[in-house]
Amino acid sequence: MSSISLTARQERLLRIIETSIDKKGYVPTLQEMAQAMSISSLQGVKDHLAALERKGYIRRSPGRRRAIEILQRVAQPEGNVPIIGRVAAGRPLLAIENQQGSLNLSSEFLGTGTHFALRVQGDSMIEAGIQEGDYVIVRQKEAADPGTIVVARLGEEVTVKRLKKKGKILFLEAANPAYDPIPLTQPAQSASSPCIVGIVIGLYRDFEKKR
Amino acid sequence: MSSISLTARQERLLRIIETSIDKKGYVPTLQEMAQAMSISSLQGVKDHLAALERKGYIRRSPGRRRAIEILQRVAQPEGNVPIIGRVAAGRPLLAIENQQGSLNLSSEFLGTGTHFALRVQGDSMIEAGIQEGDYVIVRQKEAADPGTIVVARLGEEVTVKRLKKKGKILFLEAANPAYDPIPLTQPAQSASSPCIVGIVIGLYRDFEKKR
DNA sequence: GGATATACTGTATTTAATTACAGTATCAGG
DNA sequence: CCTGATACTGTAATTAAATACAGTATATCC
Repeated sequence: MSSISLTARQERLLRIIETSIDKKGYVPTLQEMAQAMSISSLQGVKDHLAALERKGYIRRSPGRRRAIEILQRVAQPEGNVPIIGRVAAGRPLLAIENQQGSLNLSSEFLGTGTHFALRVQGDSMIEAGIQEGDYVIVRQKEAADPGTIVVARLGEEVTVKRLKKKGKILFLEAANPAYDPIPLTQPAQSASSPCIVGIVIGLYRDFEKKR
Repeated sequence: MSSISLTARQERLLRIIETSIDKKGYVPTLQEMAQAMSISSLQGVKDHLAALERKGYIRRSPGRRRAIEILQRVAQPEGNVPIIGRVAAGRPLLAIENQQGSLNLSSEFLGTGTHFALRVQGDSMIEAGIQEGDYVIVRQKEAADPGTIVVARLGEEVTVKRLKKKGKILFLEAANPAYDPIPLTQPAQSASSPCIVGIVIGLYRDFEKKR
């Protein structure tokens, strides 16, 4: 999944083209790209396009107007939710090395914010109707109301739990009573102490590929 | 959700434009459209485009090349699954009047075939992890293997049931034992007798908008 | 320190693609 | 039976937008 890296300017141009296609449905002209990049000469844009084509991100048809085909995106299109696997120690949650694929959902279901999906391991949330193998759709958030289903990071593990409040202390509780609740110290004492990374806003279950 | 109807030729042209945008990422030229429509003159295409713009399906920027913005689609884009509401008597399942909206999923999850989504009413499938308010993703099919979760049409009702076989007779069984199993006569005796319309391949639950 | 890639400015040229104009044929509605 | 909408043919004119050419400046690599 790795690819030839782009310079800052090249990446910016690719994002401009992607945005135009997503929002308007058609490719911008060199003039429009130059304006968006604050370049006064078209040759500057042409150079960047040549680099993007050489690096395999786009395909052009010489001479033809607005004939740019995007082969590889830099920005995720709207509604595209990355699936997070095991989280590498010390790395940010949404780092590329943690991603296992992506899931596409209507943005009407997602709302605003950064989202990701997580495959549920174990039956700790079975009482809440969340089964092993389900994908939970998570909105990134550091805080949540008691009672909501949250995703918490416990070292290298990322787990689905229900947030409970007993007195003044917050607990991460499994829906399955066989598991013990985990106390939450807020704000987090250290980088390795448990913390909330998001709230569960949706769930997807695949009845076919489940195993 | 209704809109001004298109003639056969106008609809065909709109589909051609939609396909080009989906597959290549850019709008076709009048020449390409003329070729795809088997029209030798560009004026024919221009007339159709003028009709599409007048009817509110597209927006053009006069003079500018390939500057066609699609405002309303005729073909559903890949991965777009219609949500079926109450089924009108005597009408086909996927008739527009039965649709309540749509849900977007990666085609990798859908596979081949015609799909639709259905909002689950009642708690008859609670034992199978399907709750009230969940959307089940269904692949259209008239037959299924015993044991699979299917969607069946019982008159004007469309319900989620598990298919069971006792001897030579197929039954539609609710996961909740409080409901009685429904015997299935195959092939169907009449238009109103119970029949399988599809198999459940996925499930989506919205934790936020649920009520 | 010469070679090579990035990142531009500025002007001139060319052409892909749209527009414009002048018709023809068919069909439905009033 | 006339009017308006649809559905085209065919050619000429126009222009939006890509190319082409000639430079400049900076940074990195061997």
